[in-house]
Amino acid sequence: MRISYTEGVLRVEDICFDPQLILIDSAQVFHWRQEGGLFLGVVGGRNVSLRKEEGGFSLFGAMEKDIPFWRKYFDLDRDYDHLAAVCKDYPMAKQAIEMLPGMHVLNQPAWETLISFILSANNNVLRIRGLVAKLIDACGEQGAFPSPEQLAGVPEEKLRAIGCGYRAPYLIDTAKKVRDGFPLEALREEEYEEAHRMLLMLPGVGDKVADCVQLFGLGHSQAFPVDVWVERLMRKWFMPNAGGKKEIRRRAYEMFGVHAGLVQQSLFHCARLGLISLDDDE
DNA sequence: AACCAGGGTGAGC
DNA sequence: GCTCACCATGGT
Repeated sequence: MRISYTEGVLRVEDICFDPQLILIDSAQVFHWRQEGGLFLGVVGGRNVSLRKEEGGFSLFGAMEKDIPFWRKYFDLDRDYDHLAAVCKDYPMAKQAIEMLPGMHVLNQPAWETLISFILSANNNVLRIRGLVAKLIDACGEQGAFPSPEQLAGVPEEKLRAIGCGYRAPYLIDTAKKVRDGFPLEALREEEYEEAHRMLLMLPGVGDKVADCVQLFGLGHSQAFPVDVWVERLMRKWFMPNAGGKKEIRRRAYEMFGVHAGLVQQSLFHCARLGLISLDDDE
């Protein structure tokens, strides 16, 4: 991997990185949009556009001082080739990894991840993307996520009007807790179990949402979110008589260790797209 | 017209 | 600790 920077353009070369898969299709982030072959995003207030190149990508509108930020955000320094070896004892997992070259797990701002995945509860990817767009449009500034202060001051009716439904009070109450000092960013330095326990104190955050925030927003690569797709897949391939989601989560960590979450992202995507059958009658 | 979607909450046990 | 009904919304 090589990084260079000239006049607002960050170029990343010699890397296996699939923007369509990572930013749009794999449902780990919901605010990137496509326009004329470009991917447009506002990340932590940084407005950029990304273009896929042969063997890498270019990021336009990036500031030089943000090079370390983008390096971390796109997870450029991780060796994703090593991930298949983590799965060597589980051929189906290894296969899922190898079916999706160019997958990365982003390191997003925790606040944006938290709000996005509170909205994701009992919802589908298309509608989550629409809700996030409307939330940014109605409550944020200049295409950026509304801050905790801003969101805490939004009337519940306004959020219901854009389609948030029963999640509206969750968003507002969580925003108030973060505004009033909940140490969200500090959880980045906390251990997985303790951070998980802390996140559960926020309204609208249960085990699954907490794991998503930890994996996508706090750099906790061991977090293994168990949604309906991952549950089906784990039962079908690895643990047909598992009890509940809690057991699946625990045993996934025993299987894949500290990189469990990275494996999960490829498992999830393969299952959701039907790249490997999950049917019972075989 | 039921069923589904990157589930969470509160009540009852 | 566990299960269960209920929760908005839009698509199939």
